[in-house]
Amino acid sequence: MDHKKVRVRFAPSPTGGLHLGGVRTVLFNYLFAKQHKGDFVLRIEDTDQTRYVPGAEEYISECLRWCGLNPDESPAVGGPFAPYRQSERKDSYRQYAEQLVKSGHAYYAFDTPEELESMRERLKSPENPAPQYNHVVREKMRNSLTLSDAEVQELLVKNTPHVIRINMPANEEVSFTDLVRGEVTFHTAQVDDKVLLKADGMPTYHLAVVADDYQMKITHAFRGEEWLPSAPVHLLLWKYLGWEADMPQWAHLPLILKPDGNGKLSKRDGDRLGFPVYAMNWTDPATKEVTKGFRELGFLPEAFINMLVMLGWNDGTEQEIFSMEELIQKFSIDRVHKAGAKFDYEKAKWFNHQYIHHKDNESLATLFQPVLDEKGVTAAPDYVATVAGLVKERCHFINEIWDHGFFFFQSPSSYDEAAVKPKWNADKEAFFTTWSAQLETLAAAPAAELEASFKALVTEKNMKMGDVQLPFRIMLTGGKFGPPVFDIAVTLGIAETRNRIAKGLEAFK
RNA sequence: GCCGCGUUGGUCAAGGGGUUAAGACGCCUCCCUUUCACGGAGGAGUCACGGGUUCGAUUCCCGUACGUGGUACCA
Repeated sequence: MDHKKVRVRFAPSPTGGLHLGGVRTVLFNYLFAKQHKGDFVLRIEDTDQTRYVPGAEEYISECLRWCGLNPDESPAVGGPFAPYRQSERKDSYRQYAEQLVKSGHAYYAFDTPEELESMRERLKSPENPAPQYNHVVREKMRNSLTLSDAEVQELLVKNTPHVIRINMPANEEVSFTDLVRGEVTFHTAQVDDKVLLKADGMPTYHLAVVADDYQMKITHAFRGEEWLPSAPVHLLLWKYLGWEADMPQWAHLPLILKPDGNGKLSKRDGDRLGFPVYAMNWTDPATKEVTKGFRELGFLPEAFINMLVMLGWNDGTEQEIFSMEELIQKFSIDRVHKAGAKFDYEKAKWFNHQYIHHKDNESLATLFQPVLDEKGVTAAPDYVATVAGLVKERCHFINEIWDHGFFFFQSPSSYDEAAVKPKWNADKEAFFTTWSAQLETLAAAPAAELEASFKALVTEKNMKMGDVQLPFRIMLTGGKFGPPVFDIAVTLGIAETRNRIAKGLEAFK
């Protein structure tokens, strides 16, 4: 693109759990940065002191760590442009706001919240349900444009609470080229005089994002589409501050929408429809309410990432499964879809299934261990790995290894009797008695050999495989489920298999 | 209301003036398997609408509709 080193940032405000849309924004930032051998910075936008939620920042960092999207610079790891928390950069913003006032691109506004409210109340009408503080309204408000210099000076000297607002031109066109949307145009008459510096001295997002992106030498700014309407404010700020040449290229990413109804996907939808929205469990520090996350529900981070990247991007081929390395190599911002995507939990589950299916048994065993601990089950790691290998192709979640393989850890406590008893008879009972005895001599035999012996015995007894294979399975597992029955027997071991046959024989009488 | 952005099967989507309009998820059928799953083979299902431009529009243009975002001293 140009000679400057690529630098991107993710700038969340620490107000709660990290939404899947947020993670996708991080992902696109990260992929772009890594592809261009650039830097990915995490900046905390904590300028709204009233919305600050303790623990949220640490939570965000942990989410990024889990996803493998670690920032090169952040509040936690530091970096050449520290501090990375806007609250700690507070002092740097006022000068820019004042600079804008001096150049006539901003002004002091002394209107109290009550005055603003009454203005909106007064101007509200069916045609204009949300009156703006804009180029016409400002003429009737209390600000440095309507007050005399003397009055303004006096108010300032008295430390009268005030904000600094941008002075939007009455009638100009602001255009820019968005990396995903192409040319986008706005008319300044439609945008209001946004507050730049709040009465408490903190900047709003609008001032802060521009000042920090400039100071941190950000070259590409990716953010959600919800920011598009305020882009003209940012564009003008870059221009008015005299930094136009350094302005990053913008890319407004499509939104992730509710699967059913209308609107942006929110935490509430997850609760309502029964799927996670946050990357990890989030505990609201005030209410102690826990919102489930993808991680705790048994998603693999690589599956979560893969699922997210496909929501709005594809490489133009039929490939759907990508490793992080491939994504870094293949990601391209101009292949990002423009329209919002409805979140499909079924597809998300499919991705996880794919990843579990192809993951090595030892890793699965490690991931599954916490579930075992919770169940109070103790088992050797290599045994757990064998079990995982046997059942993984039917699991959508890590915890389902239990659902599909619990009988490897505990003898069945009940049997699917309806599937056995009606057709149970003395011949079958005799078969299993003989089979159990034969098993003793097959202690180290592989599954295929067990199966061969089993078949031989079936033939010898003039029976059919169908007569005894299912009963055998049910003796071992309790029901009509699980991997191939001889694999189960081998994994369980001959001694345990014989125990279960004996137990089954009792139960089926 | 106003402004911006968008619109290919139920969902994710490829494609982009002439195609039998890919593929994936989900759904259905069959095969494999005397469990379930995996795997395999099929199937149903789509270019929002109306005008242009054009020999020809799903594709380009304009409207309309619909969706979505914004319209805060929140980000």
